[in-house]
Amino acid sequence: MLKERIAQLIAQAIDDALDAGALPPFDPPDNVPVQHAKPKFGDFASPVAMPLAGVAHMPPVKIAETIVEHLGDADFLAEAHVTHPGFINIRLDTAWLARQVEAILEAGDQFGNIDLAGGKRIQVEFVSSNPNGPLTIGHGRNAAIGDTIANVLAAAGYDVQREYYFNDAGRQMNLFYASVFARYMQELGHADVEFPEAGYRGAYVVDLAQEIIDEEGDRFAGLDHNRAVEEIGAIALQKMIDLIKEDLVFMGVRYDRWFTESSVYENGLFDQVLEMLRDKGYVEEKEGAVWFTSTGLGDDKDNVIIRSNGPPTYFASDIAYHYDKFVLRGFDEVINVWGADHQGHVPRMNAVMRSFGLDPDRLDIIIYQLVTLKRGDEIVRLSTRTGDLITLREVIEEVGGDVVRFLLLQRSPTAQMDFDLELAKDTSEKNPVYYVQYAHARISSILRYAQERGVPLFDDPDITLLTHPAELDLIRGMLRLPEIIELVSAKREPHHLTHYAQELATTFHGFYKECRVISSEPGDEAISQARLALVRAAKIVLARTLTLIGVGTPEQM
RNA sequence: GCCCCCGUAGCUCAAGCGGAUAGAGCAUCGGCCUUCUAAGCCGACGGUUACAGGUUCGAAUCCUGUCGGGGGUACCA
Repeated sequence: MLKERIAQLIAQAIDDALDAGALPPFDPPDNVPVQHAKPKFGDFASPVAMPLAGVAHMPPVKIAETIVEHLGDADFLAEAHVTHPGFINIRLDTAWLARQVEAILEAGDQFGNIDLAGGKRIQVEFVSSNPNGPLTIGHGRNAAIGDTIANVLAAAGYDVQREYYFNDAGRQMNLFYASVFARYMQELGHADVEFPEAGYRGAYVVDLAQEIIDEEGDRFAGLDHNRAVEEIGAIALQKMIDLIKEDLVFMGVRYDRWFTESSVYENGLFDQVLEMLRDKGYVEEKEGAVWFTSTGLGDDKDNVIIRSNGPPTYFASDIAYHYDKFVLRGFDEVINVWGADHQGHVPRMNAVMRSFGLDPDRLDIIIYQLVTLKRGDEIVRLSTRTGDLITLREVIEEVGGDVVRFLLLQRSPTAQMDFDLELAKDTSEKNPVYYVQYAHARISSILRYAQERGVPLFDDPDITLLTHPAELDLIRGMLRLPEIIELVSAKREPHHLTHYAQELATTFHGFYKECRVISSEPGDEAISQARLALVRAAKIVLARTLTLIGVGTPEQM
């Protein structure tokens, strides 16, 4: 990557200057900071000299100048100069820049790939909502973050697996089943059937009950209550799983594996892991319950694994599940994408990792802040358990899948965000996602136009004709994609990608305004050919970016 | 009470390891279509980075405190 090459060049210059005695002896910095510079300063800048002023007992400008004097040659380097208070500014060689178009065309849809991980196996587990209701906008944010991170990690050289964990066991599910059964009976006219306290009151439960009546009739009404709840529950569960899988298709998300919580109880894994923890001394019985003694493992409290009245907690299966991920399946690293309402769960998962004798850093839990769905000033409540909710699918149908996905990815995971339906629909016309897609469509249009006009495509256009500032800016922009992929991979913050997409689109629109590609002027054939190559490269980079974000790459709008 | 995230332009939000004059979009106002898509381009307006201290050559960024918003703190998930 370009930035790294510049950092290396400067690091080498510091070493050489030290060897030559041009700088007083000091330990060279471990890594040389290099940043993009404002255009008036050049392409890149490094403030490396400034913190050295103290150790070298020299003014930073003087240090920077000495470093520049010892800077070696590089094909990309045109000029390096020092500005106050001690920045080293680097300007790229424009002919080198122009030649990068060929490199992009050659890489094709692989452009942007980097090798950050050398094929390390990583799992991204995301959404994993309980199968007791449709997905909401909050799950949408989870899906967008998880899927895009998975896309980017794959581009960064990880072997990525996407997984969904269905919490199909436990108390909440039983409550859900009982709620469906109650609605089922009520819909059949048994008004006297009691609805569970704190049951699932959403209208979709009534629809679900009605659907079961349509398909199965009233045959559960005569059964023993527990058996009826169990049988209806099984049907309801399957329907909810199917519903969620469909919702995810609407979001454009694809999974490699669906994992069920119930499986760790059925195949004995839970018992096995519990036994192992008992042997290691991390399990204790007190107050009639079975506890995980995480206090000794960095957590500030112990946690119940098996309740005093018998059933295991959600945490119990999570222990077994993570054992499965790390020990049985051997992932090098696992990412869990969780809403802020699960943040309290993080310390105990770290304790679980330690209890397995594993480095907690191998488990990266991304906590994203909650989404408030709004319609204008009105807040739309999203509780699955109590009342009305607007589903993710309804939001997608209302404002469009690409819009939902892009908007959800525009904010950093740490930012609380409002999703205003009115605004999302209102601004649909000039939505940022359309702005970016429009750039892609414009390129497609140029290429179509060239074809219709019978413009031949040269195999070997003279790419060095690309010297216009707008042309070079476009190339500079395209070369940033690998950096963005590195940034998103390292920080697990996908919003950098949507911001980059907008910037690249802006740069393209600027180029489009400034530079005519298919020229009818005689003598313009050569520049037209060079620009056609540039435009084809831009299409590759825009398409790659949009695909990583998970939105469409339209040929026309 | 304690723990986590956040507070930046009228609104929604950016700002890679602490770096140069804090940036976009929307909104408002003013320009630009005889040629590849005007869903576009150019310009203007807009800031005590919640507040008060501190560390540093340098702070939106790090530390302490105050205020405000969200989340957690269950034998819920």
